[in-house]
Amino acid sequence: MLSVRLDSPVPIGEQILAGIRALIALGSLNPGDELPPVRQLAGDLGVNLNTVARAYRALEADGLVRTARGRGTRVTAATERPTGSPAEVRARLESTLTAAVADMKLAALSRDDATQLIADLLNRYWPDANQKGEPS
Amino acid sequence: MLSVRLDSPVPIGEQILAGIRALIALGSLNPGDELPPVRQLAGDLGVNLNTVARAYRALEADGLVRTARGRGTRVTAATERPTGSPAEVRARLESTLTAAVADMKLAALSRDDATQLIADLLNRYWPDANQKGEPS
DNA sequence: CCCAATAGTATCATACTGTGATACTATGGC
DNA sequence: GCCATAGTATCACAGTATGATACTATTGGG
Repeated sequence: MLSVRLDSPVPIGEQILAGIRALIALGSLNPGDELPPVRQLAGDLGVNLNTVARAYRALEADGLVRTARGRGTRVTAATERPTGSPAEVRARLESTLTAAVADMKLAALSRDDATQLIADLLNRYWPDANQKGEPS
Repeated sequence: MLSVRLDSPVPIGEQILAGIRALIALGSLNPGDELPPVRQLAGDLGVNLNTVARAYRALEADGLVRTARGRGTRVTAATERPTGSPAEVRARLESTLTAAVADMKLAALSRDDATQLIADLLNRYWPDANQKGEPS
């Protein structure tokens, strides 16, 4: 439920960070849940404990977890996570999503395929009462 | 029509690469168009010419441009761009889009806002006869 | 109350990557 | 043939990511 590719061009630490971010955002890790101790996760992934520790600190800087020496690291409640200003949030999202759209076009998807792919992902990870999709 | 942030944590070269990729994918640069000479673009952006040259080579490795010493670099026809195997394309897209969905959830968007934002982007960058949106 | 176990932190070393300075080679027009 | 143009190669350097190791804080059992 979290893996890293040591040979990837994207740094291991960032993979860990992004992976845990996604686990929290998409609901595999819930508020109050405890993250594995840095040594354990580091051992499981085959990386240095500092690499994991740094990822935890980045998550804490984002307000996604709260960490305390000797007691571990746990996921914060969604309500206590600061979000940036709406303008900068929107700007960041736009550039991320624009890149995603570019990727889809370069992958030679049809627009319908793209729409479908997105709809599937939203249904899978962001279930909504008004939608008929079932979360995995 | 292409800018870089020198102080960004994402490397300048990657910004250039991603920027040009997007310009090509989204139609601001069309097949046959010539990219600016490395020295010119480097000067405009205030970076070293090698940084631009490396981005150009990465684009060429992706098949998005063709480059020739002394003659410049131009955008290839879409038909001569290799796409990876459907499986790996889909895998790459899924991970990109999943991260984007995670970002949107963390930004505390409502699902409706997210859907709308995506629809807007698709209409803007991927006009389609069956859609009523107008490209910018 | 102390000690051991647990869990995150600090410091330092090192390899790698990104960027830049500079010199080189290929192409095309006059 | 020469010159301007345009990409390439080589080397140096700085910053970043990762790792080795030692340290500090918290908790619970005896």
